[in-house]
Amino acid sequence: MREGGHRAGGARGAVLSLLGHEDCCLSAHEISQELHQSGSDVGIASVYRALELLHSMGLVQRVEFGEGVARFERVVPGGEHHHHAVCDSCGRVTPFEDERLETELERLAGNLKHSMRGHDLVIHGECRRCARS
Amino acid sequence: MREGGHRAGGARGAVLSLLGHEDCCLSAHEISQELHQSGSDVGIASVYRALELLHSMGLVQRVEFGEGVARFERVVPGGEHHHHAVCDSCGRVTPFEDERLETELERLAGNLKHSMRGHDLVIHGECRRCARS
DNA sequence: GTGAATGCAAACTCTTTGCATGACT
DNA sequence: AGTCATGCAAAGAGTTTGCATTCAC
Repeated sequence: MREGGHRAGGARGAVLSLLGHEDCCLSAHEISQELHQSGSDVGIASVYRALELLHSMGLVQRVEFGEGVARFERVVPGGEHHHHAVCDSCGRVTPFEDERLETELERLAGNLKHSMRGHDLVIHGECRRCARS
Repeated sequence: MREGGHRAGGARGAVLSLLGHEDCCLSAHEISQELHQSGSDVGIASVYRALELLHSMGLVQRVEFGEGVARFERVVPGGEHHHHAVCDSCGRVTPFEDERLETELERLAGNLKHSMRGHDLVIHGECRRCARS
């Protein structure tokens, strides 16, 4: 999983390790915060730099949901995908998977005047918790 | 189409009119620029304020593609949808429609623990122009 | 020992807000 | 005339960059 011609300094390794254990997307700020809680005092700049590197290596994808913050999550090499439902009331992001949707997306990729290196479906609405109130 | 308890000042009207004629998403900066070219000198703050209002009225949706800028496009009441393919090389955004995808999304909405007020599929890859080079 | 990675702080960009002016009803 | 929208400039938030120091190899 590791190096493609790069060194594995503390910050880089910490970010990679954290994202590897995390299933859904995190913002840079959340990543920095979690690392501090784990005892790794990683500067926010290094978080961004590590994310940029991992992104350019195709190990991390960047997603945004219209809140003005970028979120990052690991890309699973096997091709397993999930998508994101965003609650417009509380901001909570819920990941979900759907087999048939993936099949449909593969078909779509063939018809498109565009190569498809990645994709993300963003659903806006209200989560169950907020819908009840 | 217009007022729901709001006045129609110059800036507000200009933004609404522009987005009404535009098929795909524009950034706030692009909107401001186009308005200046049409002779409407609208401040960027008013563009944002108009967009926020239109968004809260459900006439405009906000999308982001991971470039750090928000883009806005009109919501067509009838339910016609399109999605977005983003070229990671040149940044160009290409809209596309797909009937079967929409059907699949409707099915998906029923299975989800989330209400679905809107959705957007973002495809990342390379556009034809960039793929050739 | 050397060159790359890190952390801090400053710079930058996009977006939002405060306030006085101007416009719509 | 009164109220709300507008524009400018300043403030805020998130992200990126410059530079000296530290660390991995």
